[in-house]
Amino acid sequence: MTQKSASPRDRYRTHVRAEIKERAWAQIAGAGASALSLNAIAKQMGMTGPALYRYFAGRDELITELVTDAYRSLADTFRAAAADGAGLAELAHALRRWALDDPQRYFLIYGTPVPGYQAPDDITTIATDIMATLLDACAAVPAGGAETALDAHLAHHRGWGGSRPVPALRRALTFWTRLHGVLSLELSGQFTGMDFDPAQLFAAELDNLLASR
Amino acid sequence: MTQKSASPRDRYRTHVRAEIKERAWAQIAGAGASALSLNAIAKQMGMTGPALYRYFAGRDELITELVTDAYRSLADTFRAAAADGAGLAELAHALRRWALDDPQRYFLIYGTPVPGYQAPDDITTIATDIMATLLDACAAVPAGGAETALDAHLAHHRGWGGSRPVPALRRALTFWTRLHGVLSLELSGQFTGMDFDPAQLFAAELDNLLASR
DNA sequence: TGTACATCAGTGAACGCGCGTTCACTGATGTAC
DNA sequence: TGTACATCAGTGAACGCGCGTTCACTGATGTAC
Repeated sequence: MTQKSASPRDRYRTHVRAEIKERAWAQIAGAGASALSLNAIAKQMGMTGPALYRYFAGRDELITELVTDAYRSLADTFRAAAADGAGLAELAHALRRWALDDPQRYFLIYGTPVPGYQAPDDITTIATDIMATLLDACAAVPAGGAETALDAHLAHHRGWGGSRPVPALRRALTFWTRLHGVLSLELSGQFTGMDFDPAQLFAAELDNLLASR
Repeated sequence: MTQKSASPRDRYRTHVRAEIKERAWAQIAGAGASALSLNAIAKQMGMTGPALYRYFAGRDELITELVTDAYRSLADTFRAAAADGAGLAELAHALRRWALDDPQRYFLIYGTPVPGYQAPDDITTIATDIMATLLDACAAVPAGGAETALDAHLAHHRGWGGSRPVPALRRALTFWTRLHGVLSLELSGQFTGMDFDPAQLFAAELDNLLASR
């Protein structure tokens, strides 16, 4: 180790990088990820376009980093919610809060895929982390009820989920798909015009999940 | 009526319009809706860019028409599935087939929204049609079980759904969100790496829906 | 059946735009002696 | 403390690209008499 880092220059660098990302997020929130423009960000910051290449190798690297940050943020949120020894209900509400906090960030992870885009390895790793937190929370609840057809199928296709019991796998999947179903339709405005409260629908789905084994 | 239409020129016109749309769909399937380019389509057809303005007022009109067609296609599919007197199960399978047939078309309707985009009125109308078909199928099944908290909420917020019984509303919503949850995660490749069969998960959710009142 | 005219599909040039990215450079900030 | 040098943030010009869109036009196809 030649240096203890945190020189003034380093701090400045870190700061500018952070500001670039902030503006990038603002742009995404405003017009979606495909509208992200390096030149526009630079202009906002009172710089010229090429200056950003001191901080990111290019547009692709910026986007990849934003996606990674999004995943990491959700993973942290999940871990924090689970760490309190709290259960599935807290996980669900944490997810909802996180999603409503920045819908486009949610869609950056769970939204319409760009055909042909392959996520880098570290993202896959973080995604697995998120799933693991969910799986653990599910495994903490004792299973009950008869074995379902899906259980039988999962028993033979468990390359994921580690050594956790099959009902935990099934419940985690169900948790995920059901909450995503409500959330994504809500965030994309599909309920607009129907005057019920999406939160009530979300709560109903959650209750249903908690009641079933 | 001055004319019986279907002159040779009219037929040619219709044909070219159709080909433009076809190529547009191919482009969307390949790289998402934001990648749609008039010039590229023209080039593929051996024409120059401006020629397309004989057929569409511009890029926006083309996209709007594609979106409208997507909605109409789903509405037709739904209506056809329901017309046979068949129930929710057939509706579900029709939806799944329609979605798998062209994932980007599904996402054009239910995917990540473009912030600030407001759908034209006729689209809203068709969306209501789709919902009506689903609602009718739900209303055809007699309700059972106790009134839920969601029922109570819906009873006070029923600007949509016409005069159908509240449990039908609840079941239609649940049908929609749950199947969308599985479908959208499957289509966006989120299950990749977990080696179970998404069709089994879909079937399990459907069974669950059919079993519950 | 033939001629005069109208319709309209498609061209090619042009406009203006913003994009990502490269490159040689200036000038300020930091480091080493 | 002062001088010589290295680092590196940011500039400005430039490249090449593809985009949507307009406009005046050519030439083929259809219609009317």
